[in-house]
Amino acid sequence: MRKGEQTRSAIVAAACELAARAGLEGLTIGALAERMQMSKSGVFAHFGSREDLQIAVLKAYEQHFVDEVLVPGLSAPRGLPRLRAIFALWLDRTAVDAASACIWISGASEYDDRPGPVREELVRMVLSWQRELMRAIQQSIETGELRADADPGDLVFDLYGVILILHHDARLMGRADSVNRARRAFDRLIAAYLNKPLAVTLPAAIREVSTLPH
Amino acid sequence: MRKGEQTRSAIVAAACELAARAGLEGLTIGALAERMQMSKSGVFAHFGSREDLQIAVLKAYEQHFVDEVLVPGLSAPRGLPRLRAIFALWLDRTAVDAASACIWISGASEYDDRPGPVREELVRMVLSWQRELMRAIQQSIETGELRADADPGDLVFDLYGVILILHHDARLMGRADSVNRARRAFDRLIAAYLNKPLAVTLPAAIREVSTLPH
DNA sequence: CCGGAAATAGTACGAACGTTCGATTTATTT
DNA sequence: AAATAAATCGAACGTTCGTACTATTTCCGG
Repeated sequence: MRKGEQTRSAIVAAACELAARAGLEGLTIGALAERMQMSKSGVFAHFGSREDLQIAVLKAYEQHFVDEVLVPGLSAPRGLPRLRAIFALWLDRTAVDAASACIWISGASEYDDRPGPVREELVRMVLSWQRELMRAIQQSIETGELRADADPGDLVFDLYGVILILHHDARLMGRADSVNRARRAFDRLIAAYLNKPLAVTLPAAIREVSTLPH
Repeated sequence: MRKGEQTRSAIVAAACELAARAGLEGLTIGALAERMQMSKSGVFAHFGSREDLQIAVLKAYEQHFVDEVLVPGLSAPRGLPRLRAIFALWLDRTAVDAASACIWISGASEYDDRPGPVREELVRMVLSWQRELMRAIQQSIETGELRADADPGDLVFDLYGVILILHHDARLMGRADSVNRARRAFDRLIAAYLNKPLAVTLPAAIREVSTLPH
């Protein structure tokens, strides 16, 4: 009974790589079998259906994502440092290895008009990740680093947008400089949400007003 | 010879609707024929290949996009008002009719790993659109409304990101409130790039410093 | 209204798709 | 080592895909 689980996870790993290039809808049992040097039916037997295979791939992807982004990010001190760490890790994962796509992002377009278990699983994962982001933002508000009147949902929206356009520009448009644009975009966003004491954040204003005749 | 062109454009129109739901890769000649109540070969004869059909759909989409977003936006006075108008139209088109996807966005995921004529056409269109955005931004800098040291490429990046996450959240996540988030995101972005005279934008700072003993 | 040209239909092909099923090989247990 | 269970294979099924080719219908100018 052990050999089966072992090959199954090897198949899922290979399927993840294929899906990263062709999308979850482009993932095909025949191609997967060829890559595994197995028969189609041999591969198929590990899953009840293609849908189950796609869901298995999604779950494996979520596991990797949590291990590489969320968990290491949580080791940063709660508040803004943690939010910065999480985003930096997310950004690296999205851009550094721009050779393979994020199946959450490609899946968003593939399944936004196709109801079913795969879409439900995908939505569940994105929701779960956005909740984690929201939590880190709320903690940054509680520490006083971000403005108290900031809408955490808005910031989640903004941050996710940066990742999407980074993915878009780096992969479709082939722009290598997109990572730096994304970093600057993040800094601008945080600056806009920052809870700034005036004297610290507006030195120019202070200086200018100070030079007024008095 | 007139009947042919007429049917051809009717086919392309129907193909646009199909592609908006299933993606350019999901667009199939069989389904298109059924929708047109024609034979597969009758539909096929109007295009040399499926790729030509996909490119025809892309071109029709670009035409609509230009007619509904760029052209009416250009009637607003150049500078920030025009940029605002263009983005508002873009946003409406993306969200109001959230029942159908933007094939530039879905195509980005479908073709970012698939070289060929379709991808090239798609990239050309996105580039062309981003150049139009860039121009509107540069004009807003020239009028003095946006900061002179602002990077237009960064703002194009940011704006495109807002549209992508709006498309994502409205369609995959089914969030109707995303339009308002997108509007607020745009306002925050513009505020960050705005060329603000201090006395106008920082009344609190002025007031606070003014009360200092002097 | 008729004749050539254009448009559409019909049919077929080979390939790939997901899936089923029985046979066969491999792994694990007794 | 024998017996049982698990894992994999091979072949086939019914669809659908894009495309090619040949008929047939429909259009349109003389």
